[in-house]
Amino acid sequence: MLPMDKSNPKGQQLQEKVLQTALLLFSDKGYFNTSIQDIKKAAGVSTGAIYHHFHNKEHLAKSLYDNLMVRIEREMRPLIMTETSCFRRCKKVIDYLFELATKEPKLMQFILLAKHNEYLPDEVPICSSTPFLMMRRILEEGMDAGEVRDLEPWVAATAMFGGAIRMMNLHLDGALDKPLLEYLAETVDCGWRAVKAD
Amino acid sequence: MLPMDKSNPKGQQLQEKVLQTALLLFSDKGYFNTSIQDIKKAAGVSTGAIYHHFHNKEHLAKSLYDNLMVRIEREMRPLIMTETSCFRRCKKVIDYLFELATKEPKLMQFILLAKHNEYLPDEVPICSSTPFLMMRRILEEGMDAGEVRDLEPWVAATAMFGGAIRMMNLHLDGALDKPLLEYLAETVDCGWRAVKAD
DNA sequence: GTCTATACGAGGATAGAC
DNA sequence: GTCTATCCTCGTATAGAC
Repeated sequence: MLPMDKSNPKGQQLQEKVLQTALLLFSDKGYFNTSIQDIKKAAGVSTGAIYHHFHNKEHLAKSLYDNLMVRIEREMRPLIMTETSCFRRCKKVIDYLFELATKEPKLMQFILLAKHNEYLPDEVPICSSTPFLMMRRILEEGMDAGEVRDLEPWVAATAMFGGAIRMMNLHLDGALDKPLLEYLAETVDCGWRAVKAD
Repeated sequence: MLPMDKSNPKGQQLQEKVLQTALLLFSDKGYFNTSIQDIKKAAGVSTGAIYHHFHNKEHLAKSLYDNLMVRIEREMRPLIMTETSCFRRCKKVIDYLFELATKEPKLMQFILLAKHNEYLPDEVPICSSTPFLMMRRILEEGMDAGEVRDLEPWVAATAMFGGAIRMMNLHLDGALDKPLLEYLAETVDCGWRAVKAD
């Protein structure tokens, strides 16, 4: 669940280390192929410490997931707020996602490719998480402003961002031969053509 | 692996039953949350029979995966062959996928949402599987024919089909309040606008 | 708070009868 | 080919010392 004692610097450092390691291993091998033993060894801490801070494996995963989602949300929000046009908001978001997928592929892999509901039963599906709802919201506001043609909100959102998301999948699967960022401009352009008012 | 004795009708029937059950349970609970016990009980067969036909759990999953991919490929190919224009090919494919996701959601869930490489280590990533390569091929031919503007092939493919794929994800996650097929026309239109030559 | 040692159960896989 | 019974490993989680 949540870190227990934020005032203890040593404990917090240990938690940080465990979370980092967990992200690495979960992304590489998957949740179920990663044992507490693995995390313990890779992080250089003891079983007891892990269970003390995270209660059990599921809570550890949830803690990691929540941390990452909160971070992405916190970083995405100002990008959107500082722009006024729908197009520029969309562009900013895809810029951000591509950069994140490039600089922290493990993080993006965990977020995008993980079937969280397999081990986090009461987690909302990823598509209903705040970042995805924010994307939909951007498009709805674009429709209100007349920048985007009249579409079902979900269709508009997936048309604008679906290509970008799949490009990140391809990147993470190693299917692309050039760096992801080289596809950025075309990807944004395609998404926008799909939804822009004519 | 592959079914062992195709000549035995009883054995084939059992295999079919096991595969059906496995698809159901893997889609619902995930591979790792489904034990051989679960499959055995739900399919009404014995442990021995399962291991006799599929060798082990991993091979069972691989057998299932291969079966489904071959089927999709076999059903997609004629749809493409009978059309000549790129647009109509794309439309046919998305029509087909949406219908499949509607009629056989478990199947689509297994194909789209499963992280196959977590339990099928030497399987190619889903994006490199034949159906996905076929989609890319359609767009490349569309470019050659001048129907599609000049784009990176992967960008074109994800722009055309990425929205549709995400709509299926939303559908499978229960995020849509209308039947998937009601979003079909808009989805195809958006994808095409993204890539069509102007 | 952190460690080691250990209990405990689950589930994959096998043996051997029919 | 199919069944039941059983083995055995592995991994989660706990107990209890420091």
